[in-house]
Amino acid sequence: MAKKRVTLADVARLAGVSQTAASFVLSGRREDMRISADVEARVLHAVRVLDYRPNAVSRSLRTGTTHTIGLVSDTISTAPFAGHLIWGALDAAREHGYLLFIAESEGDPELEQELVQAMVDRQVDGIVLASMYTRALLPPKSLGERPSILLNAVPARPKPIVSVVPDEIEGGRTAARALLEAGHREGIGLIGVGPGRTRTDSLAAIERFQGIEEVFTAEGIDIAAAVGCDDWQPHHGWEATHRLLREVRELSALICFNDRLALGAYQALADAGLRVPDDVSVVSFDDDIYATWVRPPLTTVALPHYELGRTAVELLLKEIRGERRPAPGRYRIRMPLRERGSIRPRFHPA
Amino acid sequence: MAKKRVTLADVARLAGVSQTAASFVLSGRREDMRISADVEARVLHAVRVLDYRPNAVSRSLRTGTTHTIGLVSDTISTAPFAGHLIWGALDAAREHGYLLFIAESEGDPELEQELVQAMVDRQVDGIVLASMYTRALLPPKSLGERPSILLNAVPARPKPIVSVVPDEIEGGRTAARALLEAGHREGIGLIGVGPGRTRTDSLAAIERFQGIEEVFTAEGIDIAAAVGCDDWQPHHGWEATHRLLREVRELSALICFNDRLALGAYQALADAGLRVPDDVSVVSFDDDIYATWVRPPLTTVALPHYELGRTAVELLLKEIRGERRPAPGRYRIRMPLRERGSIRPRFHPA
DNA sequence: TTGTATGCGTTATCAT
DNA sequence: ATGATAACGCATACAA
Repeated sequence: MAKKRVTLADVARLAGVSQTAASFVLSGRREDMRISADVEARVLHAVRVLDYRPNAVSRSLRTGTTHTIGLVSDTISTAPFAGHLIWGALDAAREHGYLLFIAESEGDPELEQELVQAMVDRQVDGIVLASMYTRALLPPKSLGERPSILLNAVPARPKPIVSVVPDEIEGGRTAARALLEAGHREGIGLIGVGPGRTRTDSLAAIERFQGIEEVFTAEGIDIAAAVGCDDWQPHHGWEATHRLLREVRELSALICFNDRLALGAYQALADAGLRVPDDVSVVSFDDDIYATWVRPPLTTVALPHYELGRTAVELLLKEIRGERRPAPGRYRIRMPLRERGSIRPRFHPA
Repeated sequence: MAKKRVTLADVARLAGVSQTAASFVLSGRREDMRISADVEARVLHAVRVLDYRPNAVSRSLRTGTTHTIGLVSDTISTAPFAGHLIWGALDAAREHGYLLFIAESEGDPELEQELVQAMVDRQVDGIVLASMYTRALLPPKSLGERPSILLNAVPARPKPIVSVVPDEIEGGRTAARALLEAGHREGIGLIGVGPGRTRTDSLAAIERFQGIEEVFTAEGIDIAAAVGCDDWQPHHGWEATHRLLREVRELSALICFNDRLALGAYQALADAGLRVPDDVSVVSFDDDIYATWVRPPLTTVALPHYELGRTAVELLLKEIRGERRPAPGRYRIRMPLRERGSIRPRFHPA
């Protein structure tokens, strides 16, 4: 348990060489330094015998680099898909030999600042500031002290920083096109965004709507009705759908602004004796895990969480290494359509 | 951007005192060392002026402690509730001024060993080895080099190590009692564990069953039928329930071994024209997020993820600090019953 | 009460 | 080709 630490000096001693020689062998630079093959072998042998592992802390103090990245997020617990964001970041980091400090600010700016500071104190090479739902935020000032990047967020005030976000506008277009290609041109309803209640801090709401509207307008299609929601939980979807049903005589298709709303919508449609997709087609956003569990399985425009996390870390690493530093601005990640069973083709008489 | 690092020496210089004095002031030990109030004030002032922050790497090299804990888990991405495990761990760590390295082994023992090693190299003060579903595992050998703890897992071979696990046996009892107290004594079915197919690597399966059986046996109640499942996803629950319905004439209550199975069971019961809870009561395990979304909301025995994570870190910190080192063995965390709407009281004629 | 000197484990410079 | 030696930033035993 209290095993004595073995240091480079121990290795050198056992190998009968200078510590310098041992160091060079281990950093693989024996070519430059013209270390004899014999010495190299003795060092390598000693390393194996002693089971030597370099002390990264000491190395960091000397080199000024920790091979460590800090990731602080507002929430990682309540979002079921949050794991995939982290996963992508973790994978990318590991592939480059980096480890991740992870922390959660719970949306508290003060705590966020504190956590970023704790990471900076530990000399992380860079920082990822992440949000679980896409939004604008004010980066804490400590961010400036290290290379850093915004993940699933954009700076509230213009700043020369890299942001990685889902391409929500194109995602909106994708949802609209999915309906269009199935022949839906009338009786299209929206729930999640509409007159009155709209979550204005959510970029997703704004940009998804923008994409949807753009496609429909270009085709001369009118949205039959749209109902906003205070929040995007299943019961909001249920209420909104019931309201929608009162406004629209012949609902043919329904765009839900996320899968949770869609879950409530499924229920409300069933209440009204409407079948999905035979009577009403449904398309949604996010690709939450339960999208495959409901019946029929939900066709949805996926939030590319894994890719977001991975891309953020890769861009950050580029900046850290100084090779081809990425230009500040938004990097938009494509939102793929997951075609499942909730859209039914609808043919019109010629 | 390339701001020059400010060191303790800078602070001492500006304050016009020795580095030692500055150091003592900052470690708050000026009482012991009888540093003058004047010196203290000058140091504190210099710290503020220079915006000095101690270099944790350097401090670690000197003190041998990093205030850092490593958490490596087999999966954190595919389990929707995984976040809560992490959350509890994160909270406990932060409260004590520790930061967490987090990594994911994807169930690959080689990678797991590698990640643990990477953390040990960085001189973490302790390691949490976590699993997302409760199981037995072989701790990688590098674990022995640091204080460490198993989270949601137990050692496959007896080892003097602390394990934090849900109290699945008591959880099983809780589920059984919930049914009992609602008056269910006949027509009780089980899905998830049964003759033939059972996931034997899952402690949850074994212990939940053990608890259930214990309670029913004590009451002289026979389980009407049990159907095992290869895995515990919704469609397995759907199939199992259909099979069960063929075996049992009058199904009165159904115990599902997790919420996903229950989801499938809901569907299958609906297919058979059975209503929950009017015709069949359902009780389940885990308390996944969607347990509140289904109709009726699911009564379920919760997996205490937050508490698990928090407890693991707290015990580990006790060990690290050497104060009252926790005894090796299993620490069982209570699984609370979340009473919702899927159990209906059933009254028997006296 | 305050200052000087040393060591933590590496890396890297400079003579040899 | 190899071996002293300094330096990274901090904490602390010891001297003053």
